[in-house]
Amino acid sequence: MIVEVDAANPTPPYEQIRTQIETMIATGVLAPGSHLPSIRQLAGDLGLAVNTVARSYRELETHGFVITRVRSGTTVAPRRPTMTPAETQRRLTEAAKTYLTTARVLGMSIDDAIAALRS
Amino acid sequence: MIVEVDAANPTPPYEQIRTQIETMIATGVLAPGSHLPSIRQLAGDLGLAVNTVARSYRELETHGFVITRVRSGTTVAPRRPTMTPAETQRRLTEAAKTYLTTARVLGMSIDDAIAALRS
Amino acid sequence: MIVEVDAANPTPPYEQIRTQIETMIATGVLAPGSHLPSIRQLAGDLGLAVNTVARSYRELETHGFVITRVRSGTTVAPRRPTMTPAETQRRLTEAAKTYLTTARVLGMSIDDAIAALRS
Amino acid sequence: MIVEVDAANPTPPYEQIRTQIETMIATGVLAPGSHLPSIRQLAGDLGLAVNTVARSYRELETHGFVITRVRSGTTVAPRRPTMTPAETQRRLTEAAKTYLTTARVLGMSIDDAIAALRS
DNA sequence: GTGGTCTAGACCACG
DNA sequence: GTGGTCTAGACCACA
Repeated sequence: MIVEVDAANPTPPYEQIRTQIETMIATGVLAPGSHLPSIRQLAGDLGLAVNTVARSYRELETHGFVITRVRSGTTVAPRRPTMTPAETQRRLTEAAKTYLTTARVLGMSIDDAIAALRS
Repeated sequence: MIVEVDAANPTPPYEQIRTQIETMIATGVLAPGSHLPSIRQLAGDLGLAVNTVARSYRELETHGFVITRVRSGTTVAPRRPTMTPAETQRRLTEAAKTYLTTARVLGMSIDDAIAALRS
Repeated sequence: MIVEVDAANPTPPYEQIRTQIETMIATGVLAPGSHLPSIRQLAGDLGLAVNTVARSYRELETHGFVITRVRSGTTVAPRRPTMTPAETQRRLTEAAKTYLTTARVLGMSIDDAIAALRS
Repeated sequence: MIVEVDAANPTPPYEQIRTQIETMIATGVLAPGSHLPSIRQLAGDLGLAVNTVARSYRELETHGFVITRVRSGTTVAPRRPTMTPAETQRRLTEAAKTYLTTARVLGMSIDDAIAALRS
């Protein structure tokens, strides 16, 4: 499993890790039941404090992406937790808004933005 | 001039402002010589402290994007190199990729993602 | 606001704090909108590390009990978040099971357990 | 003999076991001289490591609740002082209070709490 | 060796 | 002064 943390990125490391693993799970790169590296292993690889990685894993667990069993490690949850349709829609709308803002700042129209999505 | 600050975004407000204004200048949306809103005006609009916006403007000046003259306000510096169309496209593509990843994590199709943009 | 942490209790301090504050909010002892002591203040009073209290507050926020605004402190959320009826029921059942186990270990019947509730 | 271990409980398993057995002895549910299940038996039933249960038994012996003799197993020690009815009642009341608080946090009435007990 | 927790102290962004 | 984050290192419970 490949995770990369960019110290120059203003997003805190624990969020970079969380986001990357969430994406790998959502896209199927990490299959349900598969093992994540141990907290200490990943912390060592990335040159981060153990607590930092632990926080990422803890949040992944509270969001239902993984299951942590003390002393047996962390595995990908069998199936994605259900989110209410309203919440899903709210998040999608928020992401769409962020994307549109970027596009507008770049001087692009909404159609340019959509075209970029298709490619 | 439209600037938006997302408090939930881990990027600090002063950087969000700086980045957006830099981009508008680089893409030509803000022409050389045109006036930026006053620090107090923008701070009021965004619900931020004056200091926060002042920091954005100070950094914009340090980087040569704007010129601040006491009593005459802040204007866009003359002849900043414009961003190449290729660079603009690259940034749009990157933003589109980020958006699509989020949509996929939410279990949405590309068509859902496009529909969300239109609303 | 009075919070007490018992170091001899196997429940970790951050959970003791969280539970006590949740209860004060649920019972109305802490009114919506009222301020909680700052993280540093409470940590000092209890003789705990700042991070420990911060974790309690962070969990209170993710559970919807309080609202934290950076640089303006932590306040009690205006209204308790809605929990799905199924989840509420699940938690009640779990607590009932724990209670019944204790009663049984003490050699009491279910009727004794119910009688104790009424007093 | 019924022992239950809740993995979600922050109290470590070996303490949950010890406490439950101590209470059963103190309340007379387990009579002096009666046999406790073997360490391996109980560990198997609870899905725990043998070491975990062994630690509970070791502490029970240190505290004088049981006597362990090689090849004859573990038996309840003779003439442990029984818990007074007042103490038993006090513990039940305490557990009832804890349960009621949880129910109240969930927004349930005392009648809901009692109904949950019956199911 | 695994995750859980705590401490003590530091720097950052911001009002 | 407020919360957010990170580090470095420690001890615990357990398989």
